[in-house]
Amino acid sequence: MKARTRKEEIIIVASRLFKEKGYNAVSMRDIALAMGIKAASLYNHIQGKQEILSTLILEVAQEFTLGMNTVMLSTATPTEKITSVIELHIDITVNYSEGLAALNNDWMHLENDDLSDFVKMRENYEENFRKIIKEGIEKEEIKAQHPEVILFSILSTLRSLYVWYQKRGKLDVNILKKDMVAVLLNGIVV
Amino acid sequence: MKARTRKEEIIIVASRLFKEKGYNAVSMRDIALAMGIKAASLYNHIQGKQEILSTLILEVAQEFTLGMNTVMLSTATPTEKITSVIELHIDITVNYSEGLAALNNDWMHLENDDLSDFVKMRENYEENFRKIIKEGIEKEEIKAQHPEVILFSILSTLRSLYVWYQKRGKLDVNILKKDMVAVLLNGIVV
DNA sequence: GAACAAAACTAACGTTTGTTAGTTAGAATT
DNA sequence: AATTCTAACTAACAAACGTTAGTTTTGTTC
Repeated sequence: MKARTRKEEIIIVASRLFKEKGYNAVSMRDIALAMGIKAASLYNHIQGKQEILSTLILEVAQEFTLGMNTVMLSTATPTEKITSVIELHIDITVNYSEGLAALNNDWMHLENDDLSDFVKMRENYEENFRKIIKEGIEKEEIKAQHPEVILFSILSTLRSLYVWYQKRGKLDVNILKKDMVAVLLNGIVV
Repeated sequence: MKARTRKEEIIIVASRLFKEKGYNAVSMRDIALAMGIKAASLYNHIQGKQEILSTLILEVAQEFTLGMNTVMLSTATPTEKITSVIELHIDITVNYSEGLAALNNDWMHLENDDLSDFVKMRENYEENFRKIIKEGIEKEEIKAQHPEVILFSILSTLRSLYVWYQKRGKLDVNILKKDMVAVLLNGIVV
């Protein structure tokens, strides 16, 4: 994500700080300092601290919703759909790594409609994923294990990816996709 | 974890609040209110807010270190060792769910020696896990995939378990262990 | 060069924060 | 009965918080 306006610059700088210390541990003065200006000057561009958080999170959340809807509308097999979802997560991780951190760690600090909208989107996303897995079990593509364990296992790996992706110096996205799909679908034992 | 002293009561109440809102979003007055006393009264039992956090986190961290050391000293095969580590995580999740939340989300708010001790323990833990996986690949028990992808995949699933465990009303621990091991080792496709 | 808008500034506001000091009520110990 | 201990209290602190108001600087357009 590149900054096209001053407002976007602020959001990008803030997201970097949020990622390191969390929303509540970052003050408006911290953000201003990182921008090289005074805290009051931020208010020429944004309405408040909350706006930074909600802009950041809801942008990424919509990206997920959009991607999942596309997958659900396709005629692919359940296994192919799961593969698509894994790839979707990796693409978003690469492009919105800071926003993802806020989404994962600070969503509970959203307020009012932003909070309830987010929670709804999240529940909807999980419900769609659950449908894919259950369909896979019915069609005997997926092992008849507890679907919740499968859902949770894949989803929590994908959600943590942002932490790990740039710690291990930016590997090739296509190789990462291939490896992740292999590990998550086929396991690790020979 | 049961409260045996007033200090432990405070730590338990605080950990519950930390889990919901994060360390920085919980004030000493919040903790005091949840205890039914005034904020200043907390200081008869604890040294400060930091002490709550470090007690909470380092207790759990030591539990992990201890468990991992036991696994490393055993003569089990790599696959068996991975199974033991998975079971270790599940046991700790069940017994220290609130502390785990703080460990996962608020470790960066530790200070001084507590912070560096924690980071060292964490690195050490990951390094041991990495050794097990590499040994498994050498002995051809584990697929010769990127070991980092395998490590990350399993570890992030296990680390997120605390979020999910009590949302899905407390299932039987032994069944959970069996299912998790199956999914993480053998994958999900038929 | 006057007029304008954008984006910075200084100064201050009312709250909330973690914490300290000193005090008090009740229970346990001598 | 006197003393000590435990655990609560009130009051207050300096610092940090998000935010507002009003002003000055900077760069662009007539």
